[in-house]
Order: sequence, then structure tokens, then C-alpha cells
Amino acid sequence: MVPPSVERRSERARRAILDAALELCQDQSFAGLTMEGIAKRAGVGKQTIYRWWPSKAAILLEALQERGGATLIFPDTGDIVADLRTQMTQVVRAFNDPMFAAYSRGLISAAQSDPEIAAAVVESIIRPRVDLCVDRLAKAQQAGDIHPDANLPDVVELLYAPLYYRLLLHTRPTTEAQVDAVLTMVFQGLRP
Amino acid sequence: MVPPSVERRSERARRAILDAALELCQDQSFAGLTMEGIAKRAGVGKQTIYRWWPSKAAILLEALQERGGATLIFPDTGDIVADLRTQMTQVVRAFNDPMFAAYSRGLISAAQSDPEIAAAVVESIIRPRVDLCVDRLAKAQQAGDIHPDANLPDVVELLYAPLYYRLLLHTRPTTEAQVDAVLTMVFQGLRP
Amino acid sequence: MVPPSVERRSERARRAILDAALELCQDQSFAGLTMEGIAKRAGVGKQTIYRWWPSKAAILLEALQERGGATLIFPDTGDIVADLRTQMTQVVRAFNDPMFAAYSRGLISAAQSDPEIAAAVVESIIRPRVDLCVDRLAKAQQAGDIHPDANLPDVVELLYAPLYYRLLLHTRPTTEAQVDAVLTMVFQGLRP
Amino acid sequence: MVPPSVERRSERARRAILDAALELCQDQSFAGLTMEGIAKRAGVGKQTIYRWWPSKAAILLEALQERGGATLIFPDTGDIVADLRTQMTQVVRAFNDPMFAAYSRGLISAAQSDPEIAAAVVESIIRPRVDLCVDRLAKAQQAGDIHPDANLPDVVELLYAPLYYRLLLHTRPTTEAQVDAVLTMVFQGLRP
DNA sequence: GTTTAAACGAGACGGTACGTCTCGTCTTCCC
DNA sequence: GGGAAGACGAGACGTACCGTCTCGTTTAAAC
Repeated sequence: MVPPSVERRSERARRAILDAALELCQDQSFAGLTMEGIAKRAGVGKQTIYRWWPSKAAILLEALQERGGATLIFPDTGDIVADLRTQMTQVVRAFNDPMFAAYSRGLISAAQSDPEIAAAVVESIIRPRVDLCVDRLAKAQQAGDIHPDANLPDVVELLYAPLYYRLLLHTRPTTEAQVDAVLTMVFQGLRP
Repeated sequence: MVPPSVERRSERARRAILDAALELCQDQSFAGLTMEGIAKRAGVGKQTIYRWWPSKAAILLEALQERGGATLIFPDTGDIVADLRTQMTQVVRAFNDPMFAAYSRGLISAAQSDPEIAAAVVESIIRPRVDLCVDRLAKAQQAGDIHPDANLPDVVELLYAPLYYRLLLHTRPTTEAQVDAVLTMVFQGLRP
Repeated sequence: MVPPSVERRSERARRAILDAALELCQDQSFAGLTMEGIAKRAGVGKQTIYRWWPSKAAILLEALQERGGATLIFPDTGDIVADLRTQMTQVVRAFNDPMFAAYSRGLISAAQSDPEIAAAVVESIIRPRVDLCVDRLAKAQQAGDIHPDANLPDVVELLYAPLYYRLLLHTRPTTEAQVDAVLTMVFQGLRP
Repeated sequence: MVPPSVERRSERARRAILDAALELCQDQSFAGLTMEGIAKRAGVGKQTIYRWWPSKAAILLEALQERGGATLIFPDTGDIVADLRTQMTQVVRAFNDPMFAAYSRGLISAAQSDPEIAAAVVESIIRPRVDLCVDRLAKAQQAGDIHPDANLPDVVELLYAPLYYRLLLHTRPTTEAQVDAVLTMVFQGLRP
């Protein structure tokens, strides 16, 4: 995050640390993750970790960015509701993957007491995906499928917030049925 | 939470512990809260805490239940949208109160790695408020103000999730404008 | 030791406490003995113990006095060396009994940091036995078997100290051979 | 005592711990000595103590060995009784020094419930001094000043045990008069 | 026989110290 | 000079006992 001199850095150590963090997080959840554990698993000195990352969340964040880069696409078939369903269903699947859920919960949990983590999570994970969704909604709005007064970032929130709600509040599991329910309510409105 | 013998319990110690926990959580956030710190501030032996609560989150939960009990009312003026706006605005205000926000974030954060905390948060904080909201929505549904097919718990989620989303993801602050936006979108629907 | 009112005292509780102390001391040695453990084993409230004894050593002391009272006799056959050998051999046997050794070591150990215990040990255990020995030596001195200048309490120390030395310093076990060696050296003198 | 890797060890920390232990033992006696207190006084983490010593007695033992090394000499003027008097008088003086007496009592007390301490005390404190005394006695025996049948280690015990007896049993203080009495009795024998 | 005051069992309380754990820094060698 | 190794100062963890302090409940002498 704030390195002393980027050139001499050992790529081997960097890779080992990122991999160890991901593996340990799977095994023991984010709360059980420790700097000491990562160092041991990666065969790396603790100082090497502290030199390049300020916290365990920062490590995980970087690890996830590397792995999750591929998912940054948003379908466009012309049917906005169908495309949203496709995309939201992917999110539901990710939230139901124990590993991904552990990462997400851990990072958001850490963000509650560390503003830097919070900012990094938003910047590198949330914002890019929201922007993509906003772009797709803008097309639909221009096509006349969405009310012209609608504030699109607010729409994105309205659609995805219920998924995060269940993930973080542990009320019910997220399901595809939830996606359908949200889409129906949001596009039809609640009035009879 | 899991008491050894409820009768002899010292109310003085109980109060001191709950108060100390709330005060320290304000000062140092939930992550900086320690059993040792609570004990010292409350003038209490650590054993006395461990005897009655399994974790610091459990203490905070009990403290919040006592203080927040008064908020368990839901207005009913006959105008469902106005009543929701009233209630949701109260939630927005609470989320903008640094102290309450710290508690909420801390508890939800702790819930991510402790299923018991998660269950307790849902049971004692979330569920009662959701139920109240569902009741109010049911009346509106019977009055013909809400589509008869709408699943009311899903509606509650749809309305409140965006508030939690901003609280936990730290994207933007929750505002009254957000409440209006959500209510407009949800009740009108996104179609033009 | 310093009772509030001796009459109402429960003999049942007293016996249970003394017995429990002895039993626990056998099982776990004096160092592992705790007031809490004694109370639990005796089926007695802690307060009942603190009401009548100031320390765990005081309990053990009283327990030992009751049991060991019978050993307060000193043989007198007319042959002082033989009588000393008889008596000292008894002491050796006691020191080689694991239970008695544990009690003795524990009490003397406790006496190092508690002057009251030290005084009590001397008064109730050591002094009576030393006095008996001095009496027997006095007879021998009058019979002309011991040098008239000899200071008898010093003689007692000279005879018994080597037994305590081995008990407490853990150099070698005390044996009957040691008794013989001591008696020979002391009565013959070291000069050729 | 049971080190993990001797090379990297901080000499500064070691010295601070040994010094703190000695100072605290003077102030509050061995029984009042705590690991926590030593750590605080030495400005050291508790782990650093536990890493290198298994118990507070082990610390004290090492501290004493360093300081007491100088006393390992035995006079040889040709007069065995005079030399013993010189040496035993030194021991009497040490036993009457409150600090030294506290250390000795504390260590021997601890040895009663910890065989490792007991062994260490014998090996590092008692044995070297006994050996020195035996050597001096052997010379005297060859010079014809001591009975050829006398078992010298037994003689050492006979001479020094009365000093330890008074130190540990707290009957009377050790004095130079006691040394004279012991030497007279032992070398003359008790017979008239 | 009833009263009544104490000793009793039980165990919660405010504390202290325990020995372990992890933190983030510092130090020491190796490459 | 970066990296491995890991000792270090710090301090929270949860546990064990300490000695004190209520609590009802026996219980046995005094009335």
C-alpha cells in the first residue's frame, strides 16, 4: 500500500503472502486470520508483510482483486430485467459460495473499524461494479424502459442492497427467488 | 445470557458493566473495546463479566436493548407512505448518531464471525422491528394501498436494506433524501 | 485460632474440613492445596473456614496435631544411645512416609513466609518433642553417660538436624544408616 | 534453562530480569514475588521471562549463582577446627543477612513442591560448597586430625545441618556461639 | 414450644496473578 | 539492502483463587 522502494521487491514473497492469506481465510474465516499465521504459512518474515501492507484486510483485498478481475462484465441482451436477473443471480451464487461469503463478510466487517479498508473496499470492489450497472441502466433508461426521473445509482442500491442485507444480517439466505421478488417489486411498484 | 443463578445477581454490577461498555464503545469504537477495559471502567472483576455474558458483543446487545426499547413503535396515520417515511427517517437519524452507528456497525461486524451474536442480533434487534413494520404494511395491504401479491417481509427488506447498505458499505451517508427516493421508486415502480 | 464464639461451632464442619485438608494434601501436595478446594471437598462454605482458621497451614497443623498426638513418648531403657536410635528411627520412618513427608515439607515451607505459622509449628510440633528428648538426655547426663558441660538443647539439634537437612534439601533420603552414623560421630567424636 | 535459541537472546533483558527479581525479593520476600511484578520492574514482556525460565525460583537461582560465585573458597591454615569455624561463621553471617536469608528460605521453600528446583538448588548451590568442605576435611583426615573411619559427607551434614535447622525451623537465630558449640560437641564427642 | 441469634452452605463480588496468545517493532544474520 | 527468522515490549485473553460480602437455612440455647 505504501511501499519503501518498489523495485527490489520480491515477487515470490508477494505471491506467497497473497496465496497464504486466501487459503487461511478459507480454512478459518477472516476473524481467525493472523499476520503471524500468514507469515508462517507463506514462509515469510513478519516484517516483509508489514513493510508492504498495513493490515490483514489490505492483503485480502489485494488478493481478491487479482482473482476476481474477470467478473467485471455486465450482460446486454436488450431486456434490462433479464440482464439484471442474470447479473444479480451471479451475485447470489457468489454470496452462497462459503469462501466468497467469508471474504466478503470479513472485509466488510473489517471496514467497520478501519476507514482505510472501507474506502479501499468501495473503490476497488464496489464502485467498478456499480458503475457497470449504472451504465447498463442508463441504456435502458434511454431506451424508455426506466422512468426518466429515476436516479440510477439509487436504483442500483435498491436492487443490490437486499442481497447484502441478508448476507450481513444473517436473516435468511439469499436466493434466486429473492432476485425475482426484488425485480418484480421494483419494476412494477407496490401499488395495486 | 446463560446465568448460573439469577437471583443473587448484583444489579449494581450489571448496570455498571452495561454503562461502561456503552461509554467505552463511544470513545474507542467497538473494535477497541476489551473485557479488561470494561471491567476496569465499571470497577468490577473480570469474572463477574464472564459469569453473565459470553462475549463483549453480548454485553453491547443487552445494553442496546435496554436503551432502544422505546423505539419499538410504528406510527399509523392511515397514510402508509407517510408512516414509512416517519419511521425510516427515525432510522436514518439513528444511523447518523455517531454513538448508535458505532454500536450497530460493531455488532453487525461481530456477527460476521460469531453465529450466536448473529442470531441474537436478529432475534432481539431486527426481528421485532421488522414484525412491527410487517403489521403496518398488512393493514395497508388490506386497505388496498399495496398490491395483494406483495410479500410483506420482502417489502420490508426492500425498504430498509438501502439504509443498512450505506451504513455498512460506507459509500454515502444515509439521508432523508434517500428515504424519499426509496419510497418513490418502490411505490411507483421504475417503469415510466 | 481466633474464634468468634466457640459454643455454637459445628463439630461436623470442623471434622469435614480437617479431613478434607489432609486428603487433598495427600493427593496434590501442600502447594496445590486451596481454601476453595477444601471448602468444596468438605461440603462447607468458605466463610466457615475463614471464621476458624487464618490460613491453610493452620488447618493442616490442627489436623496433624489430632492425628499425631500418640507419638509423644520417648523410650527409656537406660541405654541412651539405644533409646535415641529407637526414637530417631521412628522419625526416619515418618520422613519416608510420603504423606507425612508432604505435610512436614508443606508446613515448613509455609513457615518461611508466615511467622505465625512458623511459631505455631515450633510450639505445637517441634518444642514438645525436643523437650521430651531433653528430659531423656538429662537423665543420661545425671547417670554420667553424657559430658556434664554439654548443652542439651544443642545436643538435640545436633542429632535431629541432619534428618531435617536431608528432608528439606533433598540431597539424599534419610535412612537408618544415617541415624547410626550420626550417633557414632556424636558420641565418639571425630578425633581418632 | 530450556532456551529456544541461545544466540539471539537479549543480554539487556536478561540482566534487567535478574536484577529486578533480586530487588523485589528483598522488598517483599520470596512469597510476594510475582512474574508480573518482575516483568513490570524490569520493563520487560512477560513472555520474555517465560521463554527463558520455567519459574520464579529458577530466576532467583540464576541471579544468586551470578552474585554468590565469590564465596566458593575454603580456608586452609592447617588447623581444621579453626578453618571450619571461619567458614561456618561466614555461613552464620549470611543467614543473618535479611536479604540472603530471604533468598535461601524462599528457594528451599519452593524446592519442597518443585523437584526441579530442588535438584537445581542442590546442584548449583549446595553441592559445590559441600565438595569444598569435603576436600578440606580429607586433608585433615590424612593429617590424622579426623578419625579414619569418619564418612566425610556425613561429617559435613553434621556440622552444617544445625545451621539450616535454625534457619528453616525458626527456633532460635543462628549465632557464632552455636558454631562453637557444634564444633566442640562434634570434635570432642558427648562422652565425659 | 416458640423465639431468636449465631453459625452454616452457597456462591457472587472486586481483585490479583497466572500462563498463553497475538500484536507490531526491533535485531541479527544471510543472500 | 531486501528478506527469513524470531526475540522483544506490550497488553488482552480467559481461568483460578484469594478473602469479603450477602443471602436464605438450619440449629440449638434462651425464653
